[in-house]
Amino acid sequence: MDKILVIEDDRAVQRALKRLFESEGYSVESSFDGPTALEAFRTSPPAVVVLDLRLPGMAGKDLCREIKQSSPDMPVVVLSAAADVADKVLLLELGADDYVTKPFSPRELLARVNVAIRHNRRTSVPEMFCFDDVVVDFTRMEVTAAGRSVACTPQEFKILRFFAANAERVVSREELLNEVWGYQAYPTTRTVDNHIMRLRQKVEKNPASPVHFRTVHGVGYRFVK
Amino acid sequence: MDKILVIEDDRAVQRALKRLFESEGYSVESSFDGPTALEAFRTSPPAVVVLDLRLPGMAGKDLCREIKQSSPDMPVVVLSAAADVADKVLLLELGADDYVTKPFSPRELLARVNVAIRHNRRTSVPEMFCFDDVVVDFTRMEVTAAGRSVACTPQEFKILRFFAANAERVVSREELLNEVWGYQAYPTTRTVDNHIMRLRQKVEKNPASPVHFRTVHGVGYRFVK
DNA sequence: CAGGGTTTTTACAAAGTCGTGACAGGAACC
DNA sequence: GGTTCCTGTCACGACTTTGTAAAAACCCTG
Repeated sequence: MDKILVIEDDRAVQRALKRLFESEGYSVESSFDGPTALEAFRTSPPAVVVLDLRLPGMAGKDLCREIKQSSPDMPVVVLSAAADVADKVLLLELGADDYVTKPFSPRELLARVNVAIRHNRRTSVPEMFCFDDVVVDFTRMEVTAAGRSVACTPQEFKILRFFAANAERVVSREELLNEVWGYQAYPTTRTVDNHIMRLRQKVEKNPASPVHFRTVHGVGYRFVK
Repeated sequence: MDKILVIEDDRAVQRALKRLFESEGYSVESSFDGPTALEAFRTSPPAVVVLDLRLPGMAGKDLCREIKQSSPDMPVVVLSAAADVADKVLLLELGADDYVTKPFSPRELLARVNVAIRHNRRTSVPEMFCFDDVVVDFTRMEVTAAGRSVACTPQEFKILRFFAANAERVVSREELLNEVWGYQAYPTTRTVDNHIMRLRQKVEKNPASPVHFRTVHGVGYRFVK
């Protein structure tokens, strides 16, 4: 899943944050000072940065500015003592997206990080997708085939969404695993087959000889409208 | 896209706000004092006004009143120091729609501006909401199901209002927490389930197999009329 | 500061979803 | 035609998510 870059000099807090985020399925990269953080930031950009403003030498603020300057779309959530953000100008000027004052509740921090990540991800995805006599409504999470409603699981919706964006093209099982399941989880390729099978049985007129979810022997699958 | 009129005398804050809003796709018009603001406001009305109450010469409050008097439907979001809004009566008097106090998170300001715009766009915020044999009256805070009156709590009304505005769409528990519970409080997702359950028992004909408050396994809930 | 109502937390059972291995049937290749 | 690899399918167990009830915390109001 997504990676969080945590920049925090206090080892105890660092550990606690790592545990917190990992328990939610994020991967965590930790930095204890500015230079290391920038290095880590550049070599493998995270989905979000969690930054303690009180790094030694007042580096926190500069770091935030620097990050925001080099990649303005990177969401930054700031940890700070109440006194540090007394001035409303500060956070705005730093370009931080959100902040949590210490002492903070783990759940609140999590919620804000989640919001920051999801917000950034808003891409223009069409909410409707049709082929043959099948209608997929992503906002309602509803699928109808030949007029009849078909129950689909979240995973199946992800697959449908992926194929909607990659119709006609041949995609390998590995690519599907990467894009639909994510880089973190690596189930076997058999898993992919199973899900394809279920989709076929749900939306193909004749699941035995599929028209839309075609199999490309030795390579993967190809979705055609 | 929508235009935001920012009225703020501090140049640094002004710049930061401009960057913030423009990064979200809004266009920004800046004013540094009352007269200029009114001029700009009249020649090309924005979708929302963001107003710093602490303009020089106590002009902020007058400005707010003036704007609200000439166009009552124009949403106004006020920036202020905590001390200025010690009594919320003042804000009501001014007619401001929402306010953000001093050390505010950029994202929170954004969220409130978004809400202000969206809220205004639903021209007739329906004071009545009906589905099936259920009638929800938001002004009188009364709910009747199948003719019989049903007692609902404030929280339940908030949830009903949210679903009224977001019918048919699948919403995650997290979205519900953000929109209904607000930006600050972060209860667990189990809390959401409990409230949904109570609503089901109050208005669903058969709470065991709900028709209106449907659960979307692995995602959240979906309200359908 | 006591009481009642509301909201949140906790705990556990129930339901749904997903991943996996086994195996059979095909496809490709020689 | 035979061998080998690849794919479709099934059933099962592990795991996650949800429904529900009960208790605890909270918050007004008087």
